[in-house]
Amino acid sequence: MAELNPLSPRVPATRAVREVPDRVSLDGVEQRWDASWSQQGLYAFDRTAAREQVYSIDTPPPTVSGSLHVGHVFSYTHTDVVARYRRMRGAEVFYPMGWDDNGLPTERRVQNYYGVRCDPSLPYVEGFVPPHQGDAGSGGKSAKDQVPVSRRNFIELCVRLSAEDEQQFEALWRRLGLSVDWSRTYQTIGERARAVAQAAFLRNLARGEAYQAEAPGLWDVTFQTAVAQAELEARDYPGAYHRVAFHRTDGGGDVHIETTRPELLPACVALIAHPDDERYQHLFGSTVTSPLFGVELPVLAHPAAEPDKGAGIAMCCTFGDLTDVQWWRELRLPTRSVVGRDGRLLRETPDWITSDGGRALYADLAGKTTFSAREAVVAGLRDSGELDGEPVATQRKANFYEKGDKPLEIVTSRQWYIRNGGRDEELRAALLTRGAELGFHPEFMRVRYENWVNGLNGDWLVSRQRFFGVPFPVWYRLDEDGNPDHGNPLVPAESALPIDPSTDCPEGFTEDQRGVPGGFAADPDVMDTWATSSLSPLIVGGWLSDDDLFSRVYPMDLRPQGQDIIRTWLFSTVVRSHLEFGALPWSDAAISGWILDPDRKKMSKSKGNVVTPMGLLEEHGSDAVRYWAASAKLGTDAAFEVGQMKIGRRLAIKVLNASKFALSFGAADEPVSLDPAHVTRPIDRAMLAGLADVVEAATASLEAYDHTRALEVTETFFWTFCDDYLELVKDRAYAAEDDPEGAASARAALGIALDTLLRLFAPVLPFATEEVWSWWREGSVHRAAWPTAEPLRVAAGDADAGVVAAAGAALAALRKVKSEAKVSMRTPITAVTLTVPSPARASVELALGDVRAAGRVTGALRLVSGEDGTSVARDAELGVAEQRA
RNA sequence: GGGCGAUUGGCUCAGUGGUAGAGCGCCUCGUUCACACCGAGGAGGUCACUGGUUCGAACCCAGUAUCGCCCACCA
Repeated sequence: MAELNPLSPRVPATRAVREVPDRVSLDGVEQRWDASWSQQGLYAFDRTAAREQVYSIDTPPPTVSGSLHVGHVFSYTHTDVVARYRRMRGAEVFYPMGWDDNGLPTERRVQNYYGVRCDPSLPYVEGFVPPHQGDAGSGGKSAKDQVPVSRRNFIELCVRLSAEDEQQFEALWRRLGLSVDWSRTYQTIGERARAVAQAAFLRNLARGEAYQAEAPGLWDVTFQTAVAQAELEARDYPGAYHRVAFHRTDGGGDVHIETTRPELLPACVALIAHPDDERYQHLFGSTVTSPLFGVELPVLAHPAAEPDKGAGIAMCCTFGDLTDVQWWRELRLPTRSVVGRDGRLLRETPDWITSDGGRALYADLAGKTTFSAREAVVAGLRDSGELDGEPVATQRKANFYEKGDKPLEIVTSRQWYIRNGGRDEELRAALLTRGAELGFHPEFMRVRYENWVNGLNGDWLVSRQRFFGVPFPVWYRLDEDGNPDHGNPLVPAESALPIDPSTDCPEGFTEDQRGVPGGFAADPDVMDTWATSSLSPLIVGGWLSDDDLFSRVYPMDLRPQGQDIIRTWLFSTVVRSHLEFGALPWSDAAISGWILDPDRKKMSKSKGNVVTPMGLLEEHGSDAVRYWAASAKLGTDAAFEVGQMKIGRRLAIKVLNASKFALSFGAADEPVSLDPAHVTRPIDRAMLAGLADVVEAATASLEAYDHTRALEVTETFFWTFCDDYLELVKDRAYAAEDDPEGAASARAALGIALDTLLRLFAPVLPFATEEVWSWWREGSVHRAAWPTAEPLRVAAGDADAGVVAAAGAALAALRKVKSEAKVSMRTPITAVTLTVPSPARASVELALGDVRAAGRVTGALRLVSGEDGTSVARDAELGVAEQRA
């Protein structure tokens, strides 16, 4: 007898069939197994595991104030397949879940839900009760109805509301079968996250990587906050070219420029043309006066002026666009801002406008939005005759804050920045190197990272003029006049974090010194949400709070995420990790694609696709939905296709039925054997040889983050296994009395194959495979070892995997005869000539007994070799199907 | 303007040099002794287009078109 080969190291090689149900079903498997896994702590992370054993995942925290959609189900399934595979490979998988409750969406939701708004100037109120609760109320919708509360109170309400949302999210994830360790969750506004965000910032500050600067920057007038480059979105925006006359002060006539922003005429500081532009050579060095306002301005040369744009000469205003900022900086032009932070023209008439007419006109513009100011200026230009012709409509691109609906303005403000290579070639090169070290899956996503880093035009602006968020943990001394000393911020000790400078005091000061000359003042700003989420691996890994854990999970193995946030979440995480540790935060990044509508548009709620994830799971079953998700490659957009889910459901049910059948050959007194020594028949060995190939292919694919290929090879094998192999050997497996050795061979082969297939399917179909596993095995399939090809090869010996295919083709030929004769497959064939391809003849002969049995060939079977590549049955004589008693 | 994907049967997609594949849908038939949430058989494609390389191209090269996306573009 061959050496017993334990295919499942953690389970005895044979085990009595316990309870294969008479009727199998997927009904209720999700609830049953989720409860069981949860109770067993099956996915709990063993924090005593050594680092080499750990596979850690930096799970994306979904935004709890939003709702989960099918895209989440899609991408989180991809991650779970990886997690389950790694766990079966023997890794201790660190798979936490975070909740993103930081940022604008949550702020708005809390405002509306509780009827409050955040006002950091207020003191904390113990036991605060919000005015109302729930989305239905109308009380909190408008700002004036909202009760102002301290930041600490606001954050408490946020955490409270998130907790409710989290329950629903967790319920969905559990139903989907995510193998998350639910004891390891975090919130991006939670205490740990605030402490980590502040500590990381203070370290950046101490090392000079974070700094403050007062500079013109992009500004959203609706949200009244500065906006970072990564949050920009270029959108089409209707505009019009206005051809406007400036007047030469030397009396030489008019100079015409074209502008889409005539309302910025009062902010004009110069006219600029390209130094080589012949048309304007003679004007360089001279001055002109602006129309309507009569302000005297120089005509200057700068290479950023493009001769073929507009009139080739531009008016430079402070500030109409980023080119204006460049000119202003490089030509050292004065600052003449007229647009305020609210997007309206400043109330006070600027002192650089001196003419009576100009001052009168400005007084009329003061307080107007840029839109109505534009109308007023155009009307004025028309009246004065300084508008040449009529405005020409144009479609242009304008920068928008991705959550805003008005074009961004440029205003000057004091902001915090973190260096990200945007103005530092050395750092940029280092971050490009980090990107090159990271394993992108799929590989082509790497260029998005590189494009982004190469296109950075400034450092990362991390401060936001909002009230809700992680506050900057700094204060400023106030001088005798009450002016803050921004150059020397006061910082807390790391051990005191998190703090809120609006309610906590810097060391050496008392609360009554807040805001008074000689005292101190808090930094009013909060951090960009990416400044917190860029630290997600540190937050969840226990950085600064649990060194032991941190050393076991960090740097992490995998960052799964969407392609849309490579420039934000992925890049900013790399930046923080590089600055703090000089290394990547993870070795690999798995980028999921979009879910598209049937009409190939990105799926969105607004388009009426109200497919709720829970509804999908209830309708099709979780394994089916997972199958659909797992069928799509990383980085590739996938269609939302119910049909694919139905196929997944069919597969899951087939797994149950085929397993039930394979196990039915055993009995309580005669256990299903997993002993490869029993597998003696060529076709049985051939099947195992084919299975060994499948194991190798599936394993190699999963190692390369190609779960679709792994699923495909497994599934293809499985259907052939069911349709051909199972049919071929079932009679022999039944006939234990006539041919004990043949029956034992078939039964052991079935058992080994089933055991292997269940493991191969487990990452994608966790519920169906666990259900079957429970019928005959101990423990969970999800903690069983991932199969390896070697023991299968040993069992297969020198068998050729082609035997199953050859026998299957022969069987198909026999079936075809019956199908064409339109008779039952049970119809006996009393005589037939079976022509098979010459190379397959030997294989068919090896399995001829099984072929005859499966084809119900009761009489003479003449086997001949053919030249053509297909198997054909001819001259068949058909009997009459007998009804079994 | 620069770049990245995609283009294969009605649909969704595999297939990186050697006689076009799968599933769904469709057609025909069968069937309840694993599986009607079923089985068997069948029809259906000049692989977007144009050139090139090669004994041989869905696959490699050059170019074109269409679709999607990323980056840049506010005079």
